[in-house]
Amino acid sequence: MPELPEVETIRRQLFKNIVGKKIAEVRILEKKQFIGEFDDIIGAQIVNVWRRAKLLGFGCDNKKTILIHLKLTGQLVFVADYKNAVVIKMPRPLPFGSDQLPGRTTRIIIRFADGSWLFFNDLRKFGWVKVIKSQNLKVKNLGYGPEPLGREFTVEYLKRIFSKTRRTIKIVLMDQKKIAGIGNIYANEVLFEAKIDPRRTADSLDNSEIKRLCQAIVDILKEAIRLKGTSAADDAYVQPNNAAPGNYQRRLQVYQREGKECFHCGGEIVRIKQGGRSTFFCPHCQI
DNA sequence: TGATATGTTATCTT
DNA sequence: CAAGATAACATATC
Repeated sequence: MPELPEVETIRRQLFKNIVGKKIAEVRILEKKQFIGEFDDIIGAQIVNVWRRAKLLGFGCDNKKTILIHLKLTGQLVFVADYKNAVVIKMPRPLPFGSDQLPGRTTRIIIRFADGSWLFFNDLRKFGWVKVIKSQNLKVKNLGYGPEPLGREFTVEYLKRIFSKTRRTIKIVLMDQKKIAGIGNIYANEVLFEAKIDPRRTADSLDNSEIKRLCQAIVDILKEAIRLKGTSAADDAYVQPNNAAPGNYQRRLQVYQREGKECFHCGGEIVRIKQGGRSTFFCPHCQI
């Protein structure tokens, strides 16, 4: 699923590919996934591509911003040289049989003035593209907690928020209002790295455990970005510039490894439910 | 056929 | 009233 490392990979590749380009046309194939006036961005030039938590923003030169949330199955694929043909073949098949663009799951298409294209695919239609006035961004601050790779993210900050809640640590890690960008994959992975049982309440962690967890979050997110994200089983995530999967799935220690051997102790990885979502962990290693 | 997958938000419960 | 828990969203796969 697109979490912080996947969305950051998308941001970096799109930044290289679309900054400076002028939007020539917007094709909306699924009305409810486009919010705002598409007319507002026709002729606009992209001047920036930024990320906050799992949200992407394209700053435009006309004081409008295009916000994109991929939710569970959203994909962005950039195509540099697609000459008005109806379909093209991608170098490798995209998940869910969308190996053509536009495909069965294509919802919104942006054509740039230089003839390049950006395809927004989304099997389950939870994601969206929204056009807003850029000034409205500053007012709201988007309601997210600190970026884990930013300056405000410290052991002291974690101590403060953890001490105030009796929710389980796994649930708190995924709370975007507390920490921005961690989803189910990386919540599971960082808890394994820090050797903490996901069922523990956040306020039960001692100082050395919080320190380990803080370090694990930073280390794992950095490594996942370096490897261009995780394309897990049944995951729609691909890199936008070549539609290739990420590489961090090879590093996964617990996520989607139910019944398999723990790489550390050889014990069995188990799966439980927390907040209606799967949690994977090693009961022997994670205390 | 019914359980399962997940990010976010609205709504319900404690 | 706030914190926390859960349903809803859409759709495919096993």
